[in-house]
Order: sequence, then structure tokens, then C-alpha cells
Amino acid sequence: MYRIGEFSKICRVPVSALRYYSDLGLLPPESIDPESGYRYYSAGQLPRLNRILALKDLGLSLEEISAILDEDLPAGELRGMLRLKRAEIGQRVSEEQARLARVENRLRMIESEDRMPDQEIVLKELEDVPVVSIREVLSNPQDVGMLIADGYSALMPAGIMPIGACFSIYHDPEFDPTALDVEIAYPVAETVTDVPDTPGGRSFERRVVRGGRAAVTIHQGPYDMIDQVYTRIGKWISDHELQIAGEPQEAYLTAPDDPGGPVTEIRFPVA
Amino acid sequence: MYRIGEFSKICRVPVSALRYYSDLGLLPPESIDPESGYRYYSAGQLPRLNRILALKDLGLSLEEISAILDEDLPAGELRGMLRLKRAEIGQRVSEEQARLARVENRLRMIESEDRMPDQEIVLKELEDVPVVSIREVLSNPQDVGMLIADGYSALMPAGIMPIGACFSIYHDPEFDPTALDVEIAYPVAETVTDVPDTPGGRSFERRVVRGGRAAVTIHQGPYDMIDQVYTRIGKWISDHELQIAGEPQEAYLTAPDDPGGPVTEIRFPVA
DNA sequence: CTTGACTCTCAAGCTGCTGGAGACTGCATA
DNA sequence: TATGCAGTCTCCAGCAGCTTGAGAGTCAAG
Repeated sequence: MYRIGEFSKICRVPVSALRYYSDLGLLPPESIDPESGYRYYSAGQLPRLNRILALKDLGLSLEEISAILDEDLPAGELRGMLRLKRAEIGQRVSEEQARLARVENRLRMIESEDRMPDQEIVLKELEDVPVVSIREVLSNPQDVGMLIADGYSALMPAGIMPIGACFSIYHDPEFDPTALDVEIAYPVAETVTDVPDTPGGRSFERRVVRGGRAAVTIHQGPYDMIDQVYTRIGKWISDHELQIAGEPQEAYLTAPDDPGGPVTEIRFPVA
Repeated sequence: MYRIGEFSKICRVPVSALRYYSDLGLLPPESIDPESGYRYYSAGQLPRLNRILALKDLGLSLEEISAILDEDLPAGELRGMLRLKRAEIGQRVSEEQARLARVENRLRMIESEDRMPDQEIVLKELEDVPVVSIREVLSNPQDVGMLIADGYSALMPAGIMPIGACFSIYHDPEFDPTALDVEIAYPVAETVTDVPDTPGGRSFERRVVRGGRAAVTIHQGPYDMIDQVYTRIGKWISDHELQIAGEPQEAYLTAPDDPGGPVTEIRFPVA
């Protein structure tokens, strides 16, 4: 019979861990002196301990290990557990590989530019958004602002309050400033159905903008620099081995008179 | 100015996380109503939040991110940090890949045998062990027990108390039962220097057995089945794409009269 | 009998949140 | 004006697998 310290040396498992396993009932000592409370272990417990370590190495939790060792699980259930683990670990591997790629990317950027970028691009999961929207082909990109205002001035008097920032969707595969096919979308409650026409005579469509994975970034400042953002985001997407999977959106997050200047979120659905 | 819930919707970060970042000082709200305690955020804070998310995606801790964002770290230090991260993640990737391989291995084993093995083999890190040892070529493997006893009966009267279980080292590249080159090692304190000869006239050597990574397993039961353990451990090592990197050791963990029967630990240095 | 190494039992800490309890606040409706 | 009710606030606990530390008791040797 060994005291916990000697046993710890033999099995090369820290004393604190042995005590923890003992508390969990995962590896109870062979005997405990009722007077001193000293734990006594025997060499015969080493196989069990090794089984614990091996299963832990497979990524199983101590609780799962407990179940396996003490409840004498049927082989089928064990197989199921391991298959689950396999999937889980496979997932983690690819996540970590992606993370590694991101870090290396960032390192290259730092080496070449000697600093971090000002705007960051991040992957986010977008939800489906019920909206009312107007779509039009504009001959002048500057008219987008007017179109937005038009929409608001039709919705407000009709008692329809957008429940989130309005955003535009650019339907052109290529950006064409002389014929800009743009849709302005106002998020609304699902209950909204009847929508008036705009003062300009345009009619709203009621639809749901589908969500999903998107590369997202924030542009802060004057609007005319925004094409640089598109360039950067395009590069980012190809760098990360993703593909554009939908039309880009721009969400206008500030009121027109915001003292901090305009803030725009650019979203690129990807897959 | 947005309340926390609206801001949370915009940036798609849970309210609880925003509150946490606020408490850490990582993303303090633009203002806090002193009466109600309500946090108010502005769209201008989104770039900072995105930076936080992007850095978190690289695997940096919130504390590190804090330092990067607020202390305006020089690019050099940043590079260092990222290189460290890269190494760390690379390590994790290969660990997880190894784990995946282990799980798949185990799954194959279960499919073919329909149960878990009785003895587990685990990788452990051995420490350097100062020992006194005797080495001899035996014509009969059975004589190992005698050799061990011989050693003890020379050490004890000399006042030298081994501080751990004695173990044997098998120096044969191939197991040859008619000429077994075996060394019996008794772990001793570093202060021990002078060692007597054995009753049989053999002389001890004072040396340090080098540690390192080893595949380790426990054999419980009669000694004559031990060759199976060697077979299994050899297969395990090649299965795990490791290589034998030293002579195998056997540690005798029970006293000869232990009621639980003998327990032996078999160790194979690997790399 | 003392010393020093070991052991015991609690409790807290790590990381990045999440979830819940109990109390307020703010806006909209009856 | 009262009343909801959704949103917000501040704690506090929990996760997983230990590790660390405090304060107290135990064991073997000198």
C-alpha cells in the first residue's frame, strides 16, 4: 500500500489530480485510514488509472469515463460515443487549422505593412430578416440617399416603424455607376403586411432577406471611400478560401445627423 | 445611442458578452446613465468591437486584446505575440490530429474485437532517475529474480535504501533467452555514492537513467504472459507513428509477497 | 520531543462567458 | 393614472479539470 505521494510518483500523476479523482469516485483509494483520513493506494489500481488516462487522452470527459468504467457499457454504445468524439475532434482540427491560417495571414500582413489594419473583417451568422423594400435602377449612385428618405417618409405616416437599421442590397454582379440596381430594405415586424406606395410612386415589396454566414465589416467615415472596403473584403474572402454567396448589403447604422459621422456595415454573404 | 439590447442585435454579440466586456473595461459603453445604470452604446464603437472579435478569432485572450488595443503595442511586439500564437495553435493542431488518430484507432479496435482492451498503453514523461545498478548477461531469464534479490541484500546492510521501485533494463536489441543482457537498477538519493559489491561478487554502477517520453503499460498477473505485452506495445508504438528510442524497462511495483499478485510496469522510450 | 516532510480538508482561481434571481426602468396601452 | 411588460440592472453560481494556498493534523527519523 502506497501513500498518495508515492503512488503519485509511480504513476506520474499529480497528487492533486489523484485527490480529485478520489473525490469524484473515479479512482477511490484502496483504503482510507478512518483516523487520519490518509488515502492508501495499491499497485493493483494502476491498470484502472491507466485506463482513465487513456480514455482522457481520447478526449472523453471524466464523467464519460466514469460511465464507461463503472457501468460496463455495451460495445455498441461505446462505439457511438467514440464516433461522436471523432466528429467533434475532426471539427476542432479544422477550426484550429483555419485559425492557424488566419494567424499566418495576419502575420504576413504585419510583416508587409508593419501594423494592424484599421477595419477588421469578421465572419458572422446573419438571421433571416422580414423587411419591406423598394428596388430600383438608379442612374446616379448619389440618389441612394434620396431613395432611403423616400421610403421612410412613406412608412412613418402609415404607422409602420422599422425595427432595425435600414440597409441596401446591391443586385448588380458588377458595380455599374450608371445603372445601379439597388434595393432598400427596412426591417419590420412579421405582422406588418399592408404597405403604402412611396410619394415618388414606387411600391414596396414585402419579403424576407435570407440570413446565413457573411463577411462583415464596419466602415466609419465619408461614403466616397467605401470602394476600398469592397476591395479589401473581396481579398479577405479569397484569402480565407470562401466564396461569395449572395449580394452585398450595406446597413446604415447612424442617423443622418449623427455627430460621430456615418457608420456603415458592409456584409457579404459567403459560403 | 443604442441600449444594450439594440446594440447586441446590430453587432450580433450576446448581451451577456457585451456586459462582460464592459465590466472588463474592454469595450466600455459610450455612456452610462448614472441614475438607472443603463449602458448606452454608439455605432462608432463597432469598429473596436470588430477588432476585439477578430483578435479573439486569432486565439488571443481578452487580456491580450486589451493590451493590444489600449496600450498601442509596437508592431514588433505584436509580431512576437502572433508568432507565439502561431506556434501554440500549430501545436494544438497536431495534438488534436494525434487525438483523432487515437480515436480512430480505438474505433477500429472496437469494430474488430467488439470491446475495449484490458490494458491500456499511455504516453508518459519519465524523469531522470539516479540509480545504482548491476548488469549481467544471464543464461536463464528466471535468474532475474535472484539478481534483484542479490542487489537488495547488498544494499540494505550497507544502509542504502532505494527510494523507489527497482526496475530492469533490457539491453538486448532482440530478446535472446539464452543470453539475456539485463541491468537491475535501484533508484537512490543523489547523495549516495559508495556502493558495496553484491554477495555474488558483482559490482554496482552508479549512474543516472535518462528519462523522456515513453510508452507505458501495466501488467498485472503472472510473469510468463509478459511477452504478449511486448507484442502489444510494439504494435501500439508503430500504430501511433512513434519510434522506439531506447531500451525497454520493467519496474516491479509490488513486494514479492503482495496478496494482489505481481504488478509490473513496462516502459518503452519513444520519440 | 522535535523537526520536517507529508497529508488532510476546505476554498478560491483559472477562461469567457451563460443563466438565473430579484429589483428597477421606460414605454405603451387601458 | 394605473398597469403591464419588455428590457435592463447587479450580483452570484456554474462550467472542466484541475492547481494553489491556508491552516491543521500525521508520521517517521533523529
